[in-house]
Amino acid sequence: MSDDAPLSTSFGDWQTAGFDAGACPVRNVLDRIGDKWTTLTLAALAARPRRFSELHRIMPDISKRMLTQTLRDLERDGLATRHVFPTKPPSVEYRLSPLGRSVLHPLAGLIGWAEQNFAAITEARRRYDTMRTGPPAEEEAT
Amino acid sequence: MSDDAPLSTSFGDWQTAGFDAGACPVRNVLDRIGDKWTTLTLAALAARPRRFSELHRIMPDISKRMLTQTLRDLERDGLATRHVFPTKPPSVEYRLSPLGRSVLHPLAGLIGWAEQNFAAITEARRRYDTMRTGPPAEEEAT
DNA sequence: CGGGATCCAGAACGATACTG
DNA sequence: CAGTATCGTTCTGGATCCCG
Repeated sequence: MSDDAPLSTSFGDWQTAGFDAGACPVRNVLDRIGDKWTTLTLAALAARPRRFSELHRIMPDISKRMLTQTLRDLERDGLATRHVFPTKPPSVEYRLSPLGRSVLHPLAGLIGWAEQNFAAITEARRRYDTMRTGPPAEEEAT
Repeated sequence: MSDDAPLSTSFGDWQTAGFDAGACPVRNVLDRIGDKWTTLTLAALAARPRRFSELHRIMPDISKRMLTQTLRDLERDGLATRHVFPTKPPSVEYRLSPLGRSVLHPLAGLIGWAEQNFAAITEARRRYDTMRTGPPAEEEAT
């Protein structure tokens, strides 16, 4: 079983071909996924549609500004839809679009990896930091 | 399409349970994946080990400062290893660790999704912007 | 309640200069 | 070649006020 070179999709081409950050699908998506609240918001919307204040209750440490912005970005990218109910105090509901729902799966892969390997990362991080602080003249050779 | 709830790993718990950003594996990993150069660097290291200047040649628009920092972070998290060859002009080689290689697979899932759905995202984005700014004149599009 | 507008602190990043 | 140190800029995100 050879190593399947998972990045041998066309993503591998950016290094050989030209590479425009603006036109790069990966960067475009990763910039969104990577920002502070998108993934959490996606997760919050995964179970069921949520109202604005409901989302805010779920993620207490997000500001209204950022929640709005995150939702707008999701909407703009077609990952979520916004539904306004003209009740007396207006209520707005957000729900994932099929496209938004489809991203949950690959995202779950990464999340699963994160959870499975977080201990290893933490340990590596601790060791690295210890090495920097602890033994002075530590050298490696191969 | 048993696409039920892919985020129903323990990640779903953060919303019900307490949630400490520092201790959250997902946020920890996503913060790294999401930053500007980590994913590209991982991809560049995927095929084979690379030297510092080789990486810089592959990613011309990264500054030495950021390349160094990105590599240090990868090393710190145990995703990559650094090997110094005491040649006359010192040469340093970076290669993925098994842990680093293991992240390529879930990452490829996300990358694949990005590539498959980028057209839809771009279209949704264009439609949203058109609706919002309404009028004709749209300046340049990268 | 939902969300736009403004201001501001801090983090991220790039450019440059210097070192071994 | 492979970095480190410093500076300045840009970008992000939180706080606050306001409005429908």
